[in-house]
Amino acid sequence: MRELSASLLEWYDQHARIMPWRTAPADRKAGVLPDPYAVWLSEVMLQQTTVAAVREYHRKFLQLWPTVTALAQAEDADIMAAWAGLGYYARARNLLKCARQVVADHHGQFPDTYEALLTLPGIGPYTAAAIAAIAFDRPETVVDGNVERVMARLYDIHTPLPAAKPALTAQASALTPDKRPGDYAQAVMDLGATICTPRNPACGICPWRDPCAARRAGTAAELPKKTPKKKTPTRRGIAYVARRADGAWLLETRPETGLLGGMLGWPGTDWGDAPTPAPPIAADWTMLDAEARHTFTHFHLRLQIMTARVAQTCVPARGQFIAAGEFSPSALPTAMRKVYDLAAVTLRHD
DNA sequence: AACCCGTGGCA
DNA sequence: TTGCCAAGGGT
Repeated sequence: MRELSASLLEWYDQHARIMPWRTAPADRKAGVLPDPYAVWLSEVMLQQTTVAAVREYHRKFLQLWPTVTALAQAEDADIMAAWAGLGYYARARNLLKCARQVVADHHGQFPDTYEALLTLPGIGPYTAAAIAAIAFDRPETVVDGNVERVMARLYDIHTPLPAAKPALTAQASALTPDKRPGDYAQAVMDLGATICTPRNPACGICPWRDPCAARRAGTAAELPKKTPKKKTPTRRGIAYVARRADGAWLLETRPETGLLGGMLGWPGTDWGDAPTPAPPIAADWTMLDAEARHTFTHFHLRLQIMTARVAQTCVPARGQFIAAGEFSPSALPTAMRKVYDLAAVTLRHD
């Protein structure tokens, strides 16, 4: 066990990827640990999200809100707008809750134990272990998709996920060293991200190629096994884009919970098999030829788009008008942004 | 436990 | 086009 973690740490010393929220192995050895706030922010953003997608958002958030105290004082709408496009918007809502709880209950300092971190909103088993290990060098075991894949291959475990999760977690835990646990956590994930990849694993240059049971058995590329998923259905809906004579747009803030919760969007119908028209304001609506297509985690969406120019005095049944100068399309989640891109062409305002 | 929750890149 | 995949959490 000790030799396995030691050999991986040696590999990591040479191959650690550079990320803004990460402290290099050499600096960590000198006792330098990263800012827990920056680590927390990165780990929440990285939940089910690629490093490439996270970089720019992390930079922007640190610039706008340099500390957890600053973030806790932000307006909800500003956080949601800054998060727009990154997806899984419950993360942004929980981000704010968590920041405010850290300020209220922990004097603005992140707790430094797995158990205490786990009590915070948006911090589950993975993220609590990651922050404890990476920001505080505690010997906690991170188990993400990378670690599951690496363990399944290292021990040639054929039980399909998610049933295999406890066994994979147990193996990962047994390998976690007391020394440099933060580097080790990042090392296993880097190994999974760069060498022990889902497709075409680079077993030939893997630091664990000799002890790897799946490589010996020739099964590496087919692991981990996963239980098959249902295929995604298609739902349809109608989105209404109204523009007032002064250029203002009719938008609404979606309910706090559920799909795109708390985000800005166009008023519209429910999304289902056959939507019933539900215009948010009386107007002469025009149907666009093009429809907006978007795929969410568990369904495809096809949105028919209705546009209208409305009089200055019109009072909407739903939503509220937002002045042209105060509306930024970048504050929209992607599905709504696609609607905007198609509708805006026909609703220019001079 | 099973389901819900975004997005973009890739083969 | 389709399905898979990415440093998961909440309910």
